[in-house]
Amino acid sequence: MSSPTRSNPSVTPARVTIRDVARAAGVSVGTASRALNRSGPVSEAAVQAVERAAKALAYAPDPIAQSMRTGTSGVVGLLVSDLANPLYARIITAVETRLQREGYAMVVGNTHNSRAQEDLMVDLFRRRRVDGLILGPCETERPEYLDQIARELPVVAMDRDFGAGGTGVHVDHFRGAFDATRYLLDLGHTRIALMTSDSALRPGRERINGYRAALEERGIAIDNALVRSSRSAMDLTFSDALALLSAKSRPTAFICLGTRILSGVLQAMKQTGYRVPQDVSLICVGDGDLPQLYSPAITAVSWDLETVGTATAEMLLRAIGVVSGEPGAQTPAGQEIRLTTHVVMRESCAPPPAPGSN
Amino acid sequence: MSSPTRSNPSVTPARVTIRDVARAAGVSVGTASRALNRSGPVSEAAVQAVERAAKALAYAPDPIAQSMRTGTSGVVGLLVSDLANPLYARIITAVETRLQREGYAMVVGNTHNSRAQEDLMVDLFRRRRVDGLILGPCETERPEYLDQIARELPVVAMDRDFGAGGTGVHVDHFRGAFDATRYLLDLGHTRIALMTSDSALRPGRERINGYRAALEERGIAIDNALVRSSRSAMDLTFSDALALLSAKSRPTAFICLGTRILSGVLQAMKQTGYRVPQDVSLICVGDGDLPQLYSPAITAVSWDLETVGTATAEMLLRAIGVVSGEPGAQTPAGQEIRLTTHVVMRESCAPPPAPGSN
DNA sequence: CTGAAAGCGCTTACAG
DNA sequence: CTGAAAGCGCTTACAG
Repeated sequence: MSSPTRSNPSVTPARVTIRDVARAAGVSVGTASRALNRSGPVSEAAVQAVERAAKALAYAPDPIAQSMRTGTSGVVGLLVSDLANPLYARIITAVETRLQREGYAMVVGNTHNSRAQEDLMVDLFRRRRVDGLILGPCETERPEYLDQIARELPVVAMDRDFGAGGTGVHVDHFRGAFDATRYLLDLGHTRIALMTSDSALRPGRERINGYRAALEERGIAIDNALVRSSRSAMDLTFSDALALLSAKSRPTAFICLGTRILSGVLQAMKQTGYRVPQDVSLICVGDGDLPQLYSPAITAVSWDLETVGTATAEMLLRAIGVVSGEPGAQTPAGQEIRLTTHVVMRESCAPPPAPGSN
Repeated sequence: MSSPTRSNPSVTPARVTIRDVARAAGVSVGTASRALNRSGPVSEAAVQAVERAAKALAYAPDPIAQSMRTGTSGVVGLLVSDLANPLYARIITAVETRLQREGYAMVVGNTHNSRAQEDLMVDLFRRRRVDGLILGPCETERPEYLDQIARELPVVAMDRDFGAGGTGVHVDHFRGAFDATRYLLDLGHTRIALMTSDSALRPGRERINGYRAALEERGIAIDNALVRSSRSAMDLTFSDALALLSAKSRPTAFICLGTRILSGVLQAMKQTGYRVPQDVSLICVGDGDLPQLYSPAITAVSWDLETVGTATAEMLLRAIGVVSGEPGAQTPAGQEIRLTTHVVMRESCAPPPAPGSN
């Protein structure tokens, strides 16, 4: 009853270890371990005793010690260019939820779209022995880099290219841009501006391809002045949009990547006095509050962020070997999940103004 | 030159350990460790040799092993109710950036506003030996819970109450709501609706208090029907707003917490045909894309999310003992940082319509 | 200043 | 089926 030792300097209650459990159960630590994990042979009696003791002592294994021994960590790393991007934020939430269900923790990092930063973080994560990595687009595609990492630990690419045998989930941005462009073409537009993210990255590149394909399908020549891709902030897209709108042969429609770019374009519209959709039609790629609530509501190319996150997490867990596929399903080393987009029609698109009405 | 052993089953290159470094430098591991960390006495010669060897071998210490020994992990845990909340997302980014500069990793978790979930995650994090915890609001305030955790490891509260000796950063929501309300009062409004989050949590509670104080200052009786607080989704705020707008004595102004609630109110406005700001004035608490870009742009109560994140990270680092305060500054155990808000005036507020004009 | 040794808490061959 | 022991890679008293 009287405290046997007062040497404990911290307030932290002494950790109960597997040694304590073993002692309480009257077995050796080895047996305790085997009983707890049901690894190796143990008698039912031992299992009972150990489990009772563990419960009584509220024993919880030390993940660090387990890592030390097994080389795994129960932690997964996720790297995106911008944690605050609402699209990523929602995907991340879904990833976390799925991982947590499996007892995995998620450590996140921001690459700020810098390759150097990415390298650094990947290295950091690797040293921390993450059991797997989820990598979003960053600075430039380099499938061979992913391949190289993938040789050492499970990696799943998120909207990003990977080499042979790689694993990842891709949103069909080609189709999204294609459909959006075709929709505008069907309304009669021929001068359609496309403002997207860095064309060096998969999402931007695919979108440009989809846009081109739709125009080509109709035999409309592509005016490169109408295609703006950059990875810079809103300011640039604002001035870009302003420049486009002020040109003598202005576009009658815009396809904007994300709410930030949509913001810039809307500002430019405000400034120039053009109205949506009478003067200019607008489509936002990637849905969100702004397109939904704006007046008029903005037509958007949308895809299921929840699914992106869940699928990504699931692929990684499978690659790690925690969950297996559907019973009987094959789980090839490399795998790709392709998610479709759809156009959510709202009020921001209309036929182009009559030629003279400008 | 010929590979001495081909027993290595994995593709992973053999880890270089401190033992390898010690051998290469011709010293013992103990000395190598002391040299690497400059802990304990070492000769300059030893330091040189060890550092050269470490560099040559590209040695990187194993954080897991270090954790094992030291009980620290170099990881910090962060828990919020919703990772996808754009306000949190931006704060989190700032936290991550600051932590990373100090070599700390950040593991994140979603509580979905559930106390049980929070307990579970805190426990999980603690077992993973996080060096510190950042806790956002969750379900209900319970300062004694924070206190209890704080006895075992550094905790900083983010917009959340803590007990005596606790540490945290608080946004001055009282002031924000007070200022917003007073602004509307000055315009002539007397029937002002307040739609905020769960009043059991600090931010909601403080806002309600600020709102009340501003009305009381003017001697205006508080109509509780105008104060709606809930922690549910947009649907409820939509129908709430709809109900309020349809009442015979409808509010002439709304103060909305966050873009989600603003969304709901805007939808209700659309449905009822009321215009902003001619029929109804609107203030959004918490700035973002939607209030900024909406037409008309929505007046917002804003605060610096970057600063919230950076300050929070900094407090935690200080509590952990990684960074010290300004040279010479005292670093008391408990500390609070209070951040002010400001009203960003835009186009969504005007005097209330004349009595007969409804 | 240095080295040999203990030990953090686990898991896993290895004998019995 | 079980226990004793080694060892994951470090750090840190403890002798020398």
